[in-house]
Amino acid sequence: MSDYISSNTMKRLPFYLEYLLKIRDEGIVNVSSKAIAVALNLGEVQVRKDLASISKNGRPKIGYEINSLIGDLQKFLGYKDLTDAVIFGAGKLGTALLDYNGFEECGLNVLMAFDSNPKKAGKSDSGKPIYTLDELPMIAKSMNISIAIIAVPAQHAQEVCDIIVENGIKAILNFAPVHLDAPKDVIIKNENLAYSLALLSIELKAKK
Amino acid sequence: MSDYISSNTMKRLPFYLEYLLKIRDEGIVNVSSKAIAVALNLGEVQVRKDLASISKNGRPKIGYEINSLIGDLQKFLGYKDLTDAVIFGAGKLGTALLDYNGFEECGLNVLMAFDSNPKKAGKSDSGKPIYTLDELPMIAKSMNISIAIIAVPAQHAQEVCDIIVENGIKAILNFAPVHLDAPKDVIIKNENLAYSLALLSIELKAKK
DNA sequence: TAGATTGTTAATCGATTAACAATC
DNA sequence: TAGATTGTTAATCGATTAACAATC
Repeated sequence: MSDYISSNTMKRLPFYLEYLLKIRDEGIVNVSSKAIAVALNLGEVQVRKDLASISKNGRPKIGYEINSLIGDLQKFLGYKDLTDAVIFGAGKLGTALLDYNGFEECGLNVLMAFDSNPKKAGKSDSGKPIYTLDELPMIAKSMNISIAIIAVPAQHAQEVCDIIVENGIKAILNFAPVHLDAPKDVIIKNENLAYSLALLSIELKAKK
Repeated sequence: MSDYISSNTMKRLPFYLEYLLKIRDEGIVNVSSKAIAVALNLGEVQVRKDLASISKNGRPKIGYEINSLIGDLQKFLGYKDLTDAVIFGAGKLGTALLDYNGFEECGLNVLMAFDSNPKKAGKSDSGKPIYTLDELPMIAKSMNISIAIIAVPAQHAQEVCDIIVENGIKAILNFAPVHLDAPKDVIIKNENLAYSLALLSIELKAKK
């Protein structure tokens, strides 16, 4: 159980968790690194190293006790104490994200959306509130928003980013296909739908 | 100009392109690796290495001629000959993707969506067709679909994946939060919205 | 020419994989 | 005990960074 965990390892952890939850449903109690490796198409040493970094319940000959391992993963991934996030932009993508129900099981609480257009204000299909952008400062002050999700058109993204930063939010997931400038202490992750797809397209071409 | 390009480099190329397009609009004709590095928060040697892998128009003292560099990037990224993609699942996320207009400038042509529910069949807001899943075999035969995008609920994703594979599509972008099994010659990219966000949340916690 | 900037070779860094001792 | 499986140390691999010669 070492102290530093690489971001590559962190990216794999949710997949281990998902797989373990699946096989637990099938009544399996213990699992070996080899079985996990085969199922997820990884190296078995890699699996052991990854798991060793967050858990110490692997036992020679027996493998890992699934329940404990799931507990360790959930604990490390913080899937219990919810983190609050809000969405900027209540267009199609924004509302799709607002009503997407896969976030909560990952410890994320998507609370509300903001849109500059007052006509969008109100409630989403699932009943979550949509506010106008003007209302952000007030709301940001009264609650602890950890993460902002940008789902506005590219041409407004930087502007919205500036507003987010001004309101003290330190982590941004950006769906707009532009590079955002922000102070260094703000973490920005770009989640460009088109680029992921383009990358897949390039790989496909390279394979031929 | 070497032959092998790492996937890390490939992920950065679209950002160079985007930045170059932006500054070309501002009337800039030449740009140095240093300027690009500062703007995109990368190392300048890394920028030079990345660019050298797809272009040979950098010149000492002068830098890169923006127009040629943009051309080289677009050519390499294949942003000219469009790749055809289709979406599975015409729910919120599926229709948001169907009507998302950022794909085309990345060389991607999102043509249509499929949904198992016949009530969803018809046209999207932007006028793209939505078919029932039954119609896939016929359509897949008559045209060359390169990429499938899975935007169905998690519990149906594997089932849809199997259908996609059966119909000869070799690249899948998966938005469902489950691991998919497919033959080795099928490229699968997982684009789990919740995980990206969860990862950001973990980083944020780690920083404190 | 001198200074700036490229492209490339070598050094460093980090992540993955292989080998193997520990142990159930 | 013998076999299986873990965790860890060492070796390999690949990507980033530093150093520097080439050159405009």
